[in-house]
Amino acid sequence: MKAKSAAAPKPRRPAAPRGKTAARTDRAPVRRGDTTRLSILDAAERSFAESGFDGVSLRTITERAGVDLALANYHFGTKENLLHEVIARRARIVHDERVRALELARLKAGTRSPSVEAIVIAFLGPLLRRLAQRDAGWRHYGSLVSHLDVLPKFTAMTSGVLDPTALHFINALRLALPKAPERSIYWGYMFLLGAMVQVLSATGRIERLSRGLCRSDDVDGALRELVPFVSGGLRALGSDSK
Amino acid sequence: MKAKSAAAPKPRRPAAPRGKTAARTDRAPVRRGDTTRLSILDAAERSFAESGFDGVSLRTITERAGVDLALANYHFGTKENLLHEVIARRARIVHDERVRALELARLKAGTRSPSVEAIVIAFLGPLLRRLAQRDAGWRHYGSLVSHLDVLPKFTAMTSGVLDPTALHFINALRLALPKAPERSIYWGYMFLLGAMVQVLSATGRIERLSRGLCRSDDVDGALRELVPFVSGGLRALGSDSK
DNA sequence: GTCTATATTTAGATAGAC
DNA sequence: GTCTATCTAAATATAGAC
Repeated sequence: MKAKSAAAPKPRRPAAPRGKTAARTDRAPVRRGDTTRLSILDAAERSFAESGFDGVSLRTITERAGVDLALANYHFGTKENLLHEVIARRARIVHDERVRALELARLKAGTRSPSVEAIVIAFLGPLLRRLAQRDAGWRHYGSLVSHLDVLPKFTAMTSGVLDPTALHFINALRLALPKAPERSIYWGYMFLLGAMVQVLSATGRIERLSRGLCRSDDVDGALRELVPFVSGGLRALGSDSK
Repeated sequence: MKAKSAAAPKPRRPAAPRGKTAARTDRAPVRRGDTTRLSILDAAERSFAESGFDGVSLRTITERAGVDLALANYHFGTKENLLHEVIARRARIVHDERVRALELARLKAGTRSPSVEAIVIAFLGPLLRRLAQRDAGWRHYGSLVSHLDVLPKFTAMTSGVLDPTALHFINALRLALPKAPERSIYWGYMFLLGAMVQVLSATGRIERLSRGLCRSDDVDGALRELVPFVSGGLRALGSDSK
């Protein structure tokens, strides 16, 4: 739990030494250690998602990856850095696609602002569509994000990757809800995150409560409820009803 | 991380030996070990909230409590049981008050169903009002709940304490939103939880995003946004717009 | 890049004196 | 009910042979 007070744990290998001699035309380089790196990343993603960062050991992770324990240190340096790389590889993809989707919604709307629904869909779609396809890696990533979302020591760590996305959408919401106070927009974005996180975390609670009527892994079904809920909620912030 | 494979760790002291000879008229018994118990509970609450269950050691907890390490085992048996008791003592209070508040809303509404707002306030009020008063213990409890809310291994553990509350409110929402499909009600309840959790977790993200305009610790302000957001969201589930 | 072996620290849990 | 002292297992991290 407590950080080593000794010298900073410096990975022997620089952060991004891959693809150096790979001025190759296409396809993956797939050199010796790349499959190892990937195995560790995947196993870590799954393990962190299931048990939280502090709930799994590097031993468990490397065992699941089918590689030697020492390779975790060789490829990633510290456990914290491993977590960081697990998050970053998919966060980049989601961020880019969200921003693209928002840009597309803007183009479609012409001179007006995109609707609240369009903005919400641009935000939720890129991540939730991937979960809906039952890709195991993306589902683990979703659980992991939900876990990191609520602990201060991790939100601080991941803010660099996640906050830029936020500001794009907060701006868009501002334009779509001209009557909503500035404060309401920020809180509304947080509530949007919170509602989404309930889908990402997939804890199995909803099947317990509904006795099987709803299912945590039915992301399509959840998305059909999530979009109107969040859109209606955001609109309520912008109205004068309260 | 992994459970001891040996014999189950049985606390030497039975679960609820307190207040036995305390056929006293009023006030707290405050016998020798009770202040120790309380110190440990408080320190554990705070520590679990800050770093998660697996992110703190019993040593840290007992040091913060100002008591000897061995007393954690004596009073609570295992670390898991300590967590359970930390949750249970406040969850009971919140549950009772929520159910009372809902009953009161029913009485006020007469033959009709209480409004969605009234139901939402009956749910959010009992917990968030306590946080709004800046009681440190309740704030830690809030953070902790948000942490437990997203990890399957903990939701299963706490479902016994938290699910009964849920069913009361899901029933109330069913009556308040007669046009909403059954599925929507369950998901709506989950989204309600999710939005609330964003307030409970108090990660500091909203001050980063809003550059200080909104504050994580301004629970009153958050509640003023949360109620219309959630109510509007739930109503949108019950309308035919989507 | 990978493995064996191990250093070092820290964890949860207890035995037994007081 | 509390403390000292410790057991045992498990953690992260690394050195060095291959």
